[in-house]
Amino acid sequence: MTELEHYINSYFGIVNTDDLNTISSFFKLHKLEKGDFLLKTNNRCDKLSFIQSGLLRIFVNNDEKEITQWISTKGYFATDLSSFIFNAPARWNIQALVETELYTINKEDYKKIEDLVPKWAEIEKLFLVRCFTILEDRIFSHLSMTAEERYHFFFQNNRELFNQVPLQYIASMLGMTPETFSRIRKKQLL
Amino acid sequence: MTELEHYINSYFGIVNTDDLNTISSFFKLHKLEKGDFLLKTNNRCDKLSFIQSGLLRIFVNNDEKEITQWISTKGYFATDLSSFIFNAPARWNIQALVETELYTINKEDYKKIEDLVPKWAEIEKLFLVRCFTILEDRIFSHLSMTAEERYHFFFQNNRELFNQVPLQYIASMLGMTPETFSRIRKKQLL
DNA sequence: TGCATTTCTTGATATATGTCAAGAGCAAAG
DNA sequence: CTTTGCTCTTGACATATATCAAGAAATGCA
Repeated sequence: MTELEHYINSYFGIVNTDDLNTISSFFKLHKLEKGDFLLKTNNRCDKLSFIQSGLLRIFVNNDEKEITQWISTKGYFATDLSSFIFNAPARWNIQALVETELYTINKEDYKKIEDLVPKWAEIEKLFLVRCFTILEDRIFSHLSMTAEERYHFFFQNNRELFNQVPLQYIASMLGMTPETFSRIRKKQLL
Repeated sequence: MTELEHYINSYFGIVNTDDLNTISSFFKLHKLEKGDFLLKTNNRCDKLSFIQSGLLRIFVNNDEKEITQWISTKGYFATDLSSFIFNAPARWNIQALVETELYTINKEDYKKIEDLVPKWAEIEKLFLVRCFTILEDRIFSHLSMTAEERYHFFFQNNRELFNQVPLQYIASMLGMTPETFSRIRKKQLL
């Protein structure tokens, strides 16, 4: 079973084996080398990928500065949703931080799933609502927590990441400078 | 045509009149007085409402402090999505800031729409993706903008709100204290 | 109309976080 | 190995924002 099947199965345990096969048969495995881009800003994003292994960074250039919006790990989907669904210009860059294996489906095939798997709309909805909730939590963390608290909270839940990616990216996605990040980090060690 | 029909029609102009009628027939109009709660934390949220007129504040109590997560105006949906979809305990309080008219549908009826309106799944998806994108932008604003910039940006797009609700709530949803909000406001007037 | 309550503003001050600049530590590439 | 870039850390300092406390203004209510 691929990570993809495993993911769908465990999160949305409402899919029978046939449907699972149908869905996953549309996803093609391919590989990104470290540094490769899955997507660049202003292009159209016509595919949706699922991370089998590796790490992707979602970021954007904002007057001279790079803002990291998110780092996606194994088990996450990666796409520019508004571009994928609405055909809008992509808002994000997506780049591999390490060699990364992806299961990818193009938009055309994606549309076919709806017809072949009646439950797909439901799965899709649950998936979107889950994503929505995660974003709500993230906003809440910015309304209610200090940089230090955000660091702490993220560290608790994503320890592994801290020795896999440049820390400046984590700093950025938590909304602080690398220097602040470094100082908070030092404090935690004492 | 109700605000609801107008909304569905203009945003997702893919619905024919019959479907529009079917959908909106499930929504019942009712009224909240100022101060009334549509939802309280930890309850189950088994309905989804659409604001015909008025204002709702989505907030939560966070050690002694209230954090306003969002203020919903005419044309917005209001619900606790994760509670509505996953039957989880509600994460948010939703309270009317002024007398508010709502079109509300309960979960049972909501499920019926899927069967009656084949395009519903698609509408729902587009709606969720739109919401998702708005939240992405909000997160981005916290990663890339100062309090003053967030104020400015929000003011540009929501002028009307500023003389309709206590400013402290807007301050909170923008992630700053009422004092900071007040000082920024003063600066803008000069 | 006037009292009570809530909301907003302001000043003084504290704290958190950002900026800039330099150097240290590491890791990839010759 | 050495060199060359990155990345991370650190210090000094600047700035943004929070906190606390008081009073002013606005609002709702009797």
